[in-house]
Amino acid sequence: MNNIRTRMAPSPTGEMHVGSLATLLKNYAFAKKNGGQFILRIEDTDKEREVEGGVQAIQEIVRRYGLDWDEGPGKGGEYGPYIQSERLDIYKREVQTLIDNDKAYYCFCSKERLAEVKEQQMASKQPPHYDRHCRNISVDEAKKRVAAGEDYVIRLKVPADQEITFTDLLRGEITFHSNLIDDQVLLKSDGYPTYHLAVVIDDYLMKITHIMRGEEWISSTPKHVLLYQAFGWPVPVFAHIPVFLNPDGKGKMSKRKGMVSAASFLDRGYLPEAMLNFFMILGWAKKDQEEVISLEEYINEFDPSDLSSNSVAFDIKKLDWLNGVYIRKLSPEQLKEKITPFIAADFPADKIEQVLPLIQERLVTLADFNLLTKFFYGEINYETDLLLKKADSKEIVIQELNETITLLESLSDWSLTSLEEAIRGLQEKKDWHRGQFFMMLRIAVTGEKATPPLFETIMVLGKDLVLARLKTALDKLA
RNA sequence: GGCCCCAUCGUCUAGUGGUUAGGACAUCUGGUUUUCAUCCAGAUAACUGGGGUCCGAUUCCCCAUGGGGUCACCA
Repeated sequence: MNNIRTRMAPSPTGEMHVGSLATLLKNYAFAKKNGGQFILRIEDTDKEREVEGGVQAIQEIVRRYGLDWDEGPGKGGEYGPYIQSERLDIYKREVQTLIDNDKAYYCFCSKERLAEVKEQQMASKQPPHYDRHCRNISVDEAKKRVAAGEDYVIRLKVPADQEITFTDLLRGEITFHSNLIDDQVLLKSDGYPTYHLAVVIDDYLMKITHIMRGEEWISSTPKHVLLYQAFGWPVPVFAHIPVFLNPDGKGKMSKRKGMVSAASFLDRGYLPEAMLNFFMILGWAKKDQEEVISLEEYINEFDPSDLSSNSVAFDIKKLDWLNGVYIRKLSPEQLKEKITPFIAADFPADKIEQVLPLIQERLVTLADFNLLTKFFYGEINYETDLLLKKADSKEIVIQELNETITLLESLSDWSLTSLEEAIRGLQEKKDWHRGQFFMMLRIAVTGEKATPPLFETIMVLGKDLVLARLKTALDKLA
């Protein structure tokens, strides 16, 4: 097999969508599996929608997810430049050969006229279509008008009455009819290429062998095939990857229904490893059905033709589960490093290392840290009634609190074993109801019904804070 | 609406011309546990419908239905 080359070609028009990153992962894995190259190319041909810092942001997010590219911005490579706005002369040169070969033509229609034509077509219930008004203007005349300073675009001369068929790795042959395809604009009036022109030229010149992109590109593919044919270039292999649906399975995953940028998931405390793993198992299954998969295993086994051709719901619950799996796998050092950016600024630094093991298996995302640990410092608040839960009388609770305070005040060794021995001993000696007593203590000490193990928690809180809170509980009952 | 794509538990999937249709997440129930979480055990739950082909279709074909995508001088 010849050298496999894949690419991802995002536009710097905003934050990268999780779907784009999932597609990027597949391109990356397929290239790596075959010892080929994964290329990152920036498609910045829409200068109106481009956002500042966009090119940089793309590179940054790919790296934050732990991935990398072999050729592209910042890396160079044999087939550069890899930023389309730096390749304008290439597109002009190539489009000229199209004009010379009667595959493309100058069009002088104004946007106003185009809008009018469309409006009329809509009114008469015709499908909107460019009416090919300029298709038969001779090249000589066109050149005169260009020289006279008229605005123009270059359009593809789509042949009539042709079946256009291409092969999709997931779906097999797909056929479109050329009569349904517009004479696509190839070169815009500002001199920039459209996506359709640039993508074909670049994929050819960069020797891309496999085009894996979102399913939303299927209906554009016949235009690209036409272009390859017009240039006389071989058509690469296509694999159109199903889009992500909203978690409820309805509609393409969109900003309206939540955060969809690849960065936002990391910012909300999902681990890159968990995200990548999640992308792997959406629409694909490992041969042995295992769902916790390392990048290395994925690269070994992934093949685009095994991809499901269904659109898939972005199941946050499953992502949450995977994230928990990856968090639990972390060593204490790794956890501390990864969670530090999420820890509230006023959290007592000296307690972090003691607290982490208490909450590690309780974290769904790294950002849960503050919610799970807020009672380790600062004020706690709870309903007094909670102290009386399951208790026979208020007096018993008061007695329990008093005796616990006395016990802890005299406790010289504030270690886990000492605390457990003492408190458990007291409960057994007095024959207090276990569940009631420990829950009451938990509420008094943390203000929460669900916490890490009680003795560990008491130990980490420290003697002063624990005694103060027990006394506060007593006051609340008085 | 035109064109294109898709169709197995709620979700993501495995799978076969004859299977008790398997797994994971979610849900529910038990067990462990002073709570929660983890962990362990178990349960509920699917081949969209109708026609064919065939001795036999979830599997192959057609149609319907449903879902999705796309119809720019945006990518």
